[in-house]
Amino acid sequence: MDEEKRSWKPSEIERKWQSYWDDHGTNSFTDEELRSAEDPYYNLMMFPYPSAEGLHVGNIYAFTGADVHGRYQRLRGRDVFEPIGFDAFGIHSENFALKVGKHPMDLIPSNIENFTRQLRRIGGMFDWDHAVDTTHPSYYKWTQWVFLKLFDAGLAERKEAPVNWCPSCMTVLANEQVVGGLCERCDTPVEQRRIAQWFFRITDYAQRLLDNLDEIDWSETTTKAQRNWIGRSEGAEIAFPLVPSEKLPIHGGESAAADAGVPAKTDPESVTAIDESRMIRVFTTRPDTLFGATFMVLAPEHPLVDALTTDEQRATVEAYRTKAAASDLVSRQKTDKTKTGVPTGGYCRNPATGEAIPVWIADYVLMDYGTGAIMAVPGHDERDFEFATEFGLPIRRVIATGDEDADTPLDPPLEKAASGDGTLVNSAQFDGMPKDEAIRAITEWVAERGLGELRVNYRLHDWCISRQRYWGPPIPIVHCDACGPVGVPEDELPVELPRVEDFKPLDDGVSPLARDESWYRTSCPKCGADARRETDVSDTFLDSGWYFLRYPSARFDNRALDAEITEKWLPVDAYIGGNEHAVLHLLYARFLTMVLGDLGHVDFEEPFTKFRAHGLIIRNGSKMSKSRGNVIVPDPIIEEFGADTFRLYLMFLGPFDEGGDYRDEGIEGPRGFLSRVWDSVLSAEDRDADPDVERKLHQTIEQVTAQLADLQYNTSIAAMMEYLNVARAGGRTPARAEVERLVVMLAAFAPHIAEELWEHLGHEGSIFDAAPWPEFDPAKAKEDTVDLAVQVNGKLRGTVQVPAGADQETAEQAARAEENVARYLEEGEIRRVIHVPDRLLNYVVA
RNA sequence: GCCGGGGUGGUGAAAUCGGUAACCACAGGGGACUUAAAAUCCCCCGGGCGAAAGCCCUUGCGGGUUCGAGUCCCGCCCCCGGCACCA
Repeated sequence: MDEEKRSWKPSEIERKWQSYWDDHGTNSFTDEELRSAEDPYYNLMMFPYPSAEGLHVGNIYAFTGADVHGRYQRLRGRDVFEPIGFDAFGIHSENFALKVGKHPMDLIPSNIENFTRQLRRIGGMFDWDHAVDTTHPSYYKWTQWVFLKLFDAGLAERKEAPVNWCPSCMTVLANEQVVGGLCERCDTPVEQRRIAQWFFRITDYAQRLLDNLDEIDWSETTTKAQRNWIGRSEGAEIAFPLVPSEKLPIHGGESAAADAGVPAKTDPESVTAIDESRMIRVFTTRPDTLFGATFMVLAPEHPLVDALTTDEQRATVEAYRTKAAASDLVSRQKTDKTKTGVPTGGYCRNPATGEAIPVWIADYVLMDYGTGAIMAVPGHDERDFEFATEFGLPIRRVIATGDEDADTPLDPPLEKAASGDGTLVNSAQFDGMPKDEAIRAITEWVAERGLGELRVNYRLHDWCISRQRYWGPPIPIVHCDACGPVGVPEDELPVELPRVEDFKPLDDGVSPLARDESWYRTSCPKCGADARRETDVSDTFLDSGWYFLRYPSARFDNRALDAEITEKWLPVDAYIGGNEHAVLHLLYARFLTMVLGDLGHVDFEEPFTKFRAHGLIIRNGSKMSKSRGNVIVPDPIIEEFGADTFRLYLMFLGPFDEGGDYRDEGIEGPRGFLSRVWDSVLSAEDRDADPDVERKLHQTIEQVTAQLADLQYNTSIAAMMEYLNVARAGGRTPARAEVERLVVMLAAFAPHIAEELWEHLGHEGSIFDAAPWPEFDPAKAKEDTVDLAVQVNGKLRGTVQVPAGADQETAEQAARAEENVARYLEEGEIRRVIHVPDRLLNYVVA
């Protein structure tokens, strides 16, 4: 009897069941099991970066939410594969290693060991036999293989691109490391440098990446973020021929032009395509405003700037370009600063008006979007308007709305309406045409002369994967003077990252690997001549862009992906993770999968059938972070309360997709609940279930089953608590039949206590293998009577108990008998009665 | 500025095909058990008026639709996250 009444000791049973799972292979698959699984369900969560600090509550929240989903699917009978791994390469690890004066090769293994310990302790259903570590040669061998597949397919190319450079730290910085134009570590103004880098041509896939978003079952917030990031916009590319003169005055003007012997205006139809180098191409979403383009603006880096610049302007232009180049990307792109720019002295001809219009350069035009040049339409674009006002350039109205006409002035400040819809004015034969029609018509009109075409543009940029850093997989390329860049043959992979003691980045922008001559000297795989290895390493996002493909094949070292197993287990059934990766990781993963699909290595193009974004844990009003000092270290909490309680608490905080507010005292609720579950099961009596409790049980089964499937964890926990309150109401001791199914439902959240109680109830084996998911019986859940709300003129005047499904007559009879209702009914004549069966009865009295 | 997500008791939050606002829990108050404490159990707990029955008010603000609005529509305000001179 004493044994029956023993108390709940979380740490004891958690240790017991974690060992049981390991010893029995409960959570891991053998190769044979992977091949023979009948009902595969691939449950994925975002693998962590193994920091020195260990797992934080944010990680545990995410993993627990994903694990609850996996365990639920397992309880429903699926064969659930739930792998985990470590994303251990990258600048973060490298910087930390530099800071503490250690080598990442020494640091990472102990971090991984610590993470592994923590992950086991929270009771995740992880398949440790298929864990991956991106820094292990057995993994990055295949990361390099992925690079080579793209290289061979012509989707990896080397080209020059600007990067952020901190002259104090002597290193390249990621955009995220530049804060307000300053280096996040030393507050030094960041410069731009141009360095040759490897790019993946993700822009070739922009349209497919966009289109497929309609087909996949993802959190709306995530697909929206991807749509924005891809940034498709429709418009036209229009060419403006250069005016072959260096003598036109800086701001144009007919008389000056005439003096120089160059027509300031010609018949528009005579403006036609001449050779490429003598035209400026622009991208615009508003070709309908072409008649209003009164000047051109090029990005300072635009290749035609030299050719356009007149001798008089050369010094000014050079000074401006130098200044623009020295400024960092972030502060240059600030929207709130006053516009700057200088005229090149050159002119080009507006193909609609035939006018010669001046060409300026300004840093508000970005080289890496569109063509790096714009036609400025100050009358209908706020930025161009600001620029024209600043420099006294002409402004012309070409769109009129409402009661405006061609002569309605466009006075500063420009109203927002000017960039909206309307009909054309001051646009010759197109006057009176609505905007949308004019977009086509004007584009066609200039297209006839070879000066334009409808075009789609994307904000998405090619993916720069080069890092002039140490801690990453070497890019598997050999540079040969004769053959150019040559891929390392597959049988020579991996190109191992050598142990370099001095891996600190230097001011020359040359990668640390370039200091190890014995490493980079090699021979060309093609011609055998002396050659040099690529010394850049690849971006961490390449490591994480394909890890989910590797997991099921992780145990094979002679192939990246086992065809049979990949076909069986992929694509991933459910991916749960943070929305901070909505665009980078999740977009890259889709891109790489699409490419590998096209190349025949996988037979699908979307990696994640379903993706759900979880929310963030908030504490004291803000996101948990070290700098805010509001971080919760999980280990002491697990120590004190146990993993089950901690898991249950995290899932109970708030809606999983919204996150929640972490309060230290809040854990008492779930702790007490589990403790009552324990007591209830240990003292449960062997008798039939009470019909009222049984009814509540089936209502709970219905709710929990539906809500668990939809990741509505907080409300399904509330439902189970409510049920237990009913089962224990008035201090009654529940029957065994009343608590057994509760234990199964609870198992997804609190696996250890559920295993222990399941065993206590006399069952053999893991609850996750042995227990059937409770079956919902609608007949048993049905209520005999319902409380019907009775309103008079929409105000609640009483509730009456009626049989479930009672008709209006029955309901009214009960309602009128209610004294308070009757009183209000006497106040006037009943005009109308609204009866919503089983919900309410509303009398409209006047 | 643009794109998301929010705004409900002292607190975390429930309830959105329009139908009893505040389930579940935390904190707080009271009580039982105890020599005492812890643990556990029971009761109360949006605001106001009232002895009670009951009445009035209440879901960021202002309008509207409706028998009926936290939920739908129009116009605003505020908070959080992301993007930001993208032509």
